[in-house]
Amino acid sequence: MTTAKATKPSSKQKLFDAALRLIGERGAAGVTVDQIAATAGVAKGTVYYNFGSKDGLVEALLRHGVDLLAEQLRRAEAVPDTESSVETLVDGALLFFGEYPEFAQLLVSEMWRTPGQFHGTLSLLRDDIVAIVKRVLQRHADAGRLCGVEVGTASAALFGTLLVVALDWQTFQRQRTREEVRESVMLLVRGMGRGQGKR
Amino acid sequence: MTTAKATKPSSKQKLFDAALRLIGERGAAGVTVDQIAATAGVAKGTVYYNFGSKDGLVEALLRHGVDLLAEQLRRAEAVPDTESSVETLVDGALLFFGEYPEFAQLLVSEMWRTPGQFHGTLSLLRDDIVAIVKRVLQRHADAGRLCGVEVGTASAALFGTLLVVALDWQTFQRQRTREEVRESVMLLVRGMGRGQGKR
Amino acid sequence: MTTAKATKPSSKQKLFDAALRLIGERGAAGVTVDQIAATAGVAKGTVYYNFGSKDGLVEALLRHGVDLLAEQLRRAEAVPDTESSVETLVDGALLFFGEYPEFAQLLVSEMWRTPGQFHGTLSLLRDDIVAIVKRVLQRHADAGRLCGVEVGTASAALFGTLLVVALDWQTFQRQRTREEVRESVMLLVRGMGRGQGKR
Amino acid sequence: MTTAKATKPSSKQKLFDAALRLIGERGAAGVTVDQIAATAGVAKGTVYYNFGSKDGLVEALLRHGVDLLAEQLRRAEAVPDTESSVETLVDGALLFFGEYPEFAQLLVSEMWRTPGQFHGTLSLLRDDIVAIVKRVLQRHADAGRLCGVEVGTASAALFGTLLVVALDWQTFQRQRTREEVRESVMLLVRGMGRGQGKR
DNA sequence: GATGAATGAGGATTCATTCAT
DNA sequence: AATGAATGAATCCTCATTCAT
Repeated sequence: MTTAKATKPSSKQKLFDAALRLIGERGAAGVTVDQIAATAGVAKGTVYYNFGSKDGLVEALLRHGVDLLAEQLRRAEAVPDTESSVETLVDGALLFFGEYPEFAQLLVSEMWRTPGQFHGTLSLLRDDIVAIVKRVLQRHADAGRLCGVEVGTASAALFGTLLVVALDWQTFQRQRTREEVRESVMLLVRGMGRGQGKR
Repeated sequence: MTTAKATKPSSKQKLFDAALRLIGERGAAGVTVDQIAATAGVAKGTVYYNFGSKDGLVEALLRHGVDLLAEQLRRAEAVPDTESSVETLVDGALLFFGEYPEFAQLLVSEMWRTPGQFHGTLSLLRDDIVAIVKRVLQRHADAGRLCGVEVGTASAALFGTLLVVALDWQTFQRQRTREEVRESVMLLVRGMGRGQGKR
Repeated sequence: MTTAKATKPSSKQKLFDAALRLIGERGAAGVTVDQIAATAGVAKGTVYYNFGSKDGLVEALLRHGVDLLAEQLRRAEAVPDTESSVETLVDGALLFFGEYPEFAQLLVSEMWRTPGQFHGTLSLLRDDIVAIVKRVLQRHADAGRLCGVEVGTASAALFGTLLVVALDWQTFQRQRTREEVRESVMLLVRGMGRGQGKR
Repeated sequence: MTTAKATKPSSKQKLFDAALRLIGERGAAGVTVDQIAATAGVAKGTVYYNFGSKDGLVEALLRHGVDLLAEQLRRAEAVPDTESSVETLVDGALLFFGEYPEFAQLLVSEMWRTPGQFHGTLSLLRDDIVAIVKRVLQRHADAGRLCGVEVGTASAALFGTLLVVALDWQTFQRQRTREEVRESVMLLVRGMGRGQGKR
């Protein structure tokens, strides 16, 4: 979401930054192209020159953001120890959402909108992410640590929970450290692994 | 969200029902007042006569929905057994979100919008809900069942997770029964109560 | 414009008072029937019950106001002395506009609107007033005091000038007394009577 | 109010011309933005692009018109002979109002609306105009030609009278020449200068 | 590669009027 | 004689998009 180097940011990059902030705050439908262009410091026409349309910008933004998130999460797959790998996954997600809270806002407000205009794009992207989570949790399951819950279900739930926990952290409880938040989530994950006695 | 009796529903009630459905599906910004009025079977002016503005309608809707949810959740407070009371709480939330999935969508897409137009209203409403959850979980904590997590934090996390789980249930896994979903969540709750050291 | 006695004012009267104030301040088009009814302390339907329409109310108001003004001005006709009669006329107009400045505002903003909705009514009413002025000025002219100006022209000009002078008095220079203002106008009137040498 | 050269008039200019005509005829509240845009031959959005709102257009129009009027009146200040300078002032006002009778209608219907939306703007503009009139009349007063009237009062009255006389001329007596009308007004001005005792 | 004036379909809002009570 | 909930045509305003420069 930011340029890697200190080179003068391109129009595309400036628009990404501006759009991410504004759309995260007010929702895709609540932001005008004028506002995005003004915040980015470019002319309105530049949006159309670079992205073709407002929706084009939003979709590019979603794709770009999910790419970054996936990249971050994939690091967990490389961790050999099963428990540590889940922890790395959780930590990576929190790291990403902590750096780009607007992206979490964008995701959460579009993710469950049944016929939303970005639903198609989002479904694919969500599947990418959940697949990564699933691969990590599968090892957890193979180690017998996921009794009674189907891996796919658990992965989807974990991703959703990560999203809202990160948002709550950024919105209502900024004073907490990432380590604390990560431990809360791990508590839940470990709960899923407990032998489930009735009551 | 529906009239209690079989009396002819008032304009306000008809508008609530219509707005809840449409706004839940497409988001507040994605629905026009014309559409809401048409769906409710009243004239557009009636929206303004009764709610003053589109935003007024949305705010009234949020308040009304949260009232219903709170009413549902408060029943858990009356349950004497601690474990059962949490179960009643979880079940009540799922019952409510299962009946009004559109409301869950509305909540999730507006709840974490930092300077959003409904953020003020929603913050208050969220506090109401979290307070109820907190009172129930407090008893859990008093019983020594909530080791290592602060009650407020746990309550917020539980509410967020309930929201997301309910949405995932309604959006991607409708075939599951409420009992199954409730058990998954209880697994997490029990996990929070598992005694365990650092890491 | 007010009830003669201390009896409880009728709905009609309350509506007259409210309408006069609001329309004088904001213009006929700038005031809603709701506002008039609310200010009058009656229900909106009462306007339609009593006057048939908003325009009906405005026209009734114009007619009523002009009647009062005409009544006031006609007193000047009864004054025997020519000079005094003009003075009485001027004083009467200022007295009336001083008491009902809103009516002056209403008149001035509708009087010269070529195809205005009240232009028909206003033309007739204006003719009534100008006719009275004319009868008074005619005596002035007969006495040789109006050299070089046609009586009709002078009457129209005098009425218009009275209107704007009264408005300026009420709007920008309330500290002046009616006597002062009257004297300024009389100065002009006497000017019209001066033998007109070139330069 | 019209372009100085034969260059293609800008959107702003076309809107000024159209708005002046329509608003003068029917009042600011009686004209729709659609009508103004259609008359100007531009799209409705162009009004909002250039003036922000309907009120913005009206205010710009008032300012622009008053500028033109002030420019016209200031020429009288340059005339050395006192009597001639007043005559030039009167003639300039009549020339302007004769060319833009709609502007006179706009002024007269908004000028004395106490809390009107344009009252702030108009007060300032009125002061500009009256100040010019005052400077011209001051010389008249210095020459002992303004006995018994305060210059400020006389200036305000003269401006108001000019307005009304011009409107009456344009509305009810178009056959009269500007010279005739100017002479009638000068008669009044000379009247103000006539030495005379009380009553 | 970028601009920004202009557009016009679409959406929020107002308000005079109606009518059942 | 009076009311006020409901209406919908009319209006103001927004904003994604286009295009000439």
